Amino acid sequence: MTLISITMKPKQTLSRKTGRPLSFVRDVVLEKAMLAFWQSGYETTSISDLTAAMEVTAPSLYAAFGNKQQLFLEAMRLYAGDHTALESEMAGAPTARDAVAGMLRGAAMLFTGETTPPGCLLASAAATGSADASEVREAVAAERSSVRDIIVRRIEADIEKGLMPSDTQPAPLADLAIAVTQGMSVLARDGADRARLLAVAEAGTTGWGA
Amino acid sequence: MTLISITMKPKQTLSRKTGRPLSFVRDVVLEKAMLAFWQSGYETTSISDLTAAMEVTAPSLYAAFGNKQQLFLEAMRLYAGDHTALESEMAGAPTARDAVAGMLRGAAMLFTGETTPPGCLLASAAATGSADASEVREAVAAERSSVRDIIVRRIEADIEKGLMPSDTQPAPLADLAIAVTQGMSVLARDGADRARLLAVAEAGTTGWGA
DNA sequence: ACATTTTCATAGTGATTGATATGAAACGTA
DNA sequence: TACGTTTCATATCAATCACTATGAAAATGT
Repeated sequence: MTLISITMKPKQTLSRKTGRPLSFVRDVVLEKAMLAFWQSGYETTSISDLTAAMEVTAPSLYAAFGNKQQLFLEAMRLYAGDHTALESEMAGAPTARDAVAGMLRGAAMLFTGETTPPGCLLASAAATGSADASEVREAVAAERSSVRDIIVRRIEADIEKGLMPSDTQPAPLADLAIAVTQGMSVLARDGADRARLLAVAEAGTTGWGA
Repeated sequence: MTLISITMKPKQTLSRKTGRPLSFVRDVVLEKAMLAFWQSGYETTSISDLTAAMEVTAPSLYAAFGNKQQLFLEAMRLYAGDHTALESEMAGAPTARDAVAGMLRGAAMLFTGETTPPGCLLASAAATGSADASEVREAVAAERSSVRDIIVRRIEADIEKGLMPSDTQPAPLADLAIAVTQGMSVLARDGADRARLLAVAEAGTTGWGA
């Protein structure tokens, strides 16, 4: 019990006994950092940009989040959220195709939010960069791969249920779904509005017809 | 005649009369710069990286290409090439769908070249960045938009010829083609090999079937 | 040979990068 | 009130950023 809570909350458990209190709420400034990275990317968002966006001084930032890379990884996890949510949502769809269509529609909405930067943080924040940032790129790639695997399993479930031909190859369709999603981020970055992105999402599963 | 050649070749026309000769071939080092930007992105490739890759000192780089932004724009034009080539190639395909399928296959090949970095320079070099680089991002976006317009016109041509239903909307299909292309770049960056990308390209036009 | 022109390599510019040392300020506790 | 603890703001670190001033080197023209 106690062990678990200690393991899960290494810092800022309950309220500390002594010392000057934090002048900021950790989750609040983390979200601001996420928005900054979402807007300007990992390497191209400076610590100075972050401290301005978070309204937290550099020493406080480092004390609370370690360093820039750790801050980004936390921000990315906040952005990506829990994958079990996506998984259960896709499981609830009548078919794998509907599940992917729903995901694409959700991406279209997310990438054109009025209070968030355009596009997808995963697609734009670390699309490329210096050798120093390879760990961050790998973490982002792992996030994408995780989503892809969920789609693969959802398609396999349809095949087993006989809802799709038994010779259907799940991998290319899952890869396509990821590609369309990340490509929609590019379009959103280029200025495409919500209606245009929703049309792409629609075309992404209906395609070119027969 | 003379006027035209002067207009088209403002510098390095024929061979200069006097002065120490250039120690490098402009087109050669420009290609090396292109590969560096392709690998590491616009803002995240430093002048130091570029001089190392091009084997040209910083003063020579600035004398030959102006500044980093101008060098990138030249590198991007070298990468993107002439759009009339793409346009005529698509015109030669029997249908718009075949034309797009060919483009996607070409992208799959290009993004997994053995002597070039993975992915697409247009997709990864300026996916995001600081406010200072907005001009570069706009230039890249314009390049994408240009390709999209070519696809739109190719689809419209099919509609006029009666090869596609008259109520077909070209824009979403063209946007989808761009999205799949740029998304394939992400997959290539994540390590997808040529076969996997070709499978995505195939699925990009055949889709989920009926 | 000598002047002219252009590019070369060296060494540096001020500004910004990610990250900290330092001591005052703000809390609970004694 | 005094102490221990923690965070605060200020100022700064070495390294790197994009970029350039300077003078030697290498070509042609006379």
